[in-house]
Amino acid sequence: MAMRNKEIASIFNEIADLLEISGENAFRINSYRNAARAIEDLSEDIAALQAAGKLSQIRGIGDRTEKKIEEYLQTGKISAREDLLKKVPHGLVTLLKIPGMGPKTVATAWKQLGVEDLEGLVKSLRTGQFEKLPGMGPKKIENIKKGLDFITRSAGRKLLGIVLPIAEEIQESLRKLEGIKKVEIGGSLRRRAETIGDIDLLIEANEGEKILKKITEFPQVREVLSLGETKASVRITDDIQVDIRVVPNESFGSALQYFTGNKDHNIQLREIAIKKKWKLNEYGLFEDERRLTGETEEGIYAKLGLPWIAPELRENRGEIENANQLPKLIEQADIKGDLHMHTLASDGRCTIEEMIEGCIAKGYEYMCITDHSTSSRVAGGLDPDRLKEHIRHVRQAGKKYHKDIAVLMGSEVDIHLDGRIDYDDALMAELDLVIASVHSGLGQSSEKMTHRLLAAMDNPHVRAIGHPTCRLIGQREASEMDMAAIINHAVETNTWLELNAHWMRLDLKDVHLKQAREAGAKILIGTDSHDIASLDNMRYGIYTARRGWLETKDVVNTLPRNEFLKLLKK
DNA sequence: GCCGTTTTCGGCCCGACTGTTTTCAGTCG
Ligand SMILES: Nc1nc2c(ncn2[C@H]2C[C@H](O)[C@@H](COP(=O)(O)OP(=O)(O)OP(=O)(O)O)O2)c(=O)[nH]1
Ligand SMILES: [Mg+2]
Ligand SMILES: [Mg+2]
Ligand SMILES: [Zn+2]
Repeated sequence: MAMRNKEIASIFNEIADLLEISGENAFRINSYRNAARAIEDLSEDIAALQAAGKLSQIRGIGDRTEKKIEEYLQTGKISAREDLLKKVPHGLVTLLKIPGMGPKTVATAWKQLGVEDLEGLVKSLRTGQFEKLPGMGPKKIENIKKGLDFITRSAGRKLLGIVLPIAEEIQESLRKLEGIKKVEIGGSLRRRAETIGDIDLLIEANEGEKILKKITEFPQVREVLSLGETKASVRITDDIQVDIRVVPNESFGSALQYFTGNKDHNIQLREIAIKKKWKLNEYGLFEDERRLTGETEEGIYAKLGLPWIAPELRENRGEIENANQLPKLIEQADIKGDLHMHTLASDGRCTIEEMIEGCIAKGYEYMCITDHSTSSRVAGGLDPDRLKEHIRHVRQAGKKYHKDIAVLMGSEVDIHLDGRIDYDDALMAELDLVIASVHSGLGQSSEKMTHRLLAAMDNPHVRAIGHPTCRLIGQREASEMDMAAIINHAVETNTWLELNAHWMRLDLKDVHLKQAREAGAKILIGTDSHDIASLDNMRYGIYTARRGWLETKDVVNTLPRNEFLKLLKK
C-alpha cells in the first residue's frame, strides 16, 4: 500500500479550510492545520504508525484526530468531512488560494451571491454582482482580479537552488544602498528549506519608510503589493515575491528571529515567553513595556533559557524540547571529498581531468568518478569493455594528480528491477567505490522497491545507494518504499545511503536523514555533478544534512583521506 | 481540537498594511 501521509495531511488542511469558511472556532481550525503539519513531517508511513498504536504520541494529534485517521484508513472516508461537504461546497477551498481572498470574503460571496467555485467567482466579477458585496470597493475588486490572474499563471513554490542565488544577489546590491546597515535573508531561505515560497529580507536601518520607498522604485520591481513604514512586498521577475522588513538596531535580533520562523517555531518561543509573563515579538522580548533584549538572536534564545538554535532546525520538529542536546551540525568545511560525479564518458559534460581540477580547486582530499553503467543507455552508460577502458583513463589521470588529490574510480551502477546489479562481481571488484542507484521501474510497489533495494545492499560490492527515493522535487514523487526497513538494512549491511546534493533531488530528504541518523546509518553526500560548476551544489547537500540534524560523524566523506580510504571495502 | 505536573478547564502568538469602516475587519507575514 502506498504511503498515504500526504493525502491525509491534505484532507485535514481541507477540513480546516471548510471549517474556516463556515466560521468555526479559530483554535479548532488551527488544530486541524497543526495535525496536518505533523503528518506532513512524519518520516514513517502513517498506516504503520496507526497499526502500532503510535498516532496519539505525535504532538498535535489527539484522540479525535486519531479516530479520524483510523476511519480514513479503514473506509477511505471521514464522516466529519462528508458532513461538512454537505454544507459547504468543495469548490470554495480553491478560492482561498487567491491572494487577497480570505475565508470571510469567500463565505460572503458564497452566501450572498451563490458563488461555489472558481467559475462562479469569475462570473460574479464579470457581471458586476461581486462589487455589491458589503465592504467591497473598486480597489479590492482590482486586487482580487490580480490575484486570480496570479494563481492561474503561477507555478507555485520554487526550488532552493533557483531562488537562493537570486536572493543573495539582491542582498549584495541592497548592502550597497546608503542608509542600510545590515541585510539578512530570512524565512524559508534562511532555514534552507527545499522549496521556497518567497524571498524574505530583513534590513537594519533607521529611516525605514524612505528606504522601502526607494527599494520599491528599483527597475527590477514589476509590481508593488504593499508599502508601509516597516515592511513592503513586491514582485520581481519570474513572479518571485520579495517581502522586506526594516527595523532599527535594537530590534535586529528579535526581528531576524521572527522573520526566520518557521511560524510554528515562533509560536513555541512566544508561548515560552508568555509562561514567563513576558511578550516576544519582532521588536524584542518585553516585560511589560521594558525591553529585556532584542539586539541579537542569541540574546533572545538565552533569555528564554535556550541555546541559539541553527535556522535549519527551526521547523518545530523537536528542536525546542531537545534544545540542550542538539547535534553539533555538519558544516561545509567538514567535507573532504565529492564521491558522485559524471564525465564525458557517460552523460557528463566535462573531461576526467576537468572534474579533477574542479575538485582540487574545492580543496578536497579525495574524489570519485562515477559514470553510469550499461543499462542506462540514454545516459551513455558504459558497457564492461568501455568501463575497463575508462578505468585505465581514470587511473592514469589519478597518477598525474596524485600529489593534490586521491582520485577514486567508481561507478553509479544501475539496480535492475529484481535488485540485481548491472555489473558482475568481478568487474565491480576492479572499482574503488560502487554507488548503486535505481533509474528504471520507479513506479514499482513499495514491497517490490523495498525488496529491490535490500537485495542491492546485500551485494558486497555495493558501498552506497544513490538518491534512494529517486524523487525530483516538484516534478516526480519519491518512489514508494519502506524507509525504516531500508535504513535498518543499510546499518546491518554497512551500506551507506546517499544524500544527493543536487537541489532538484536532495535525496534522502531532511526527515529521512534524521531517521537514518537515529538508526545509526552512515550518509554519503555527493553532488552527482555533470560538469565542474555543479560541484558547487555541495552547499545544498550540507544545508539539507543540517536540516536532517546530521553531525560530521554521520557523514563518511568528512573523514580525512587515509581514514576514508580504509572504508572503501564493506 | 489539543494540551497540561502550579491546569482535565480554559487557554491557544502577535503585529503590519489595506481599504472603505468613520473606528476596524480582513488578510497576510
Ligand atoms: N509569529 C508569527 N510569525 C510568522 C507568521 N507567519 C509568518 N511568520 C514569520 C515566520 C516566517 O518564516 C516568516 C516569513 O513568512 P513566510 O510566509 O514568507 O514563510 P516562510 O518564509 O517560512 O515560508 P515560505 O517558503 O515563504 O512559504 O515570517 C505568523 O503567523 N506568526
Ligand atoms: Mg518566505
Ligand atoms: Mg514572506
Ligand atoms: Zn543517478
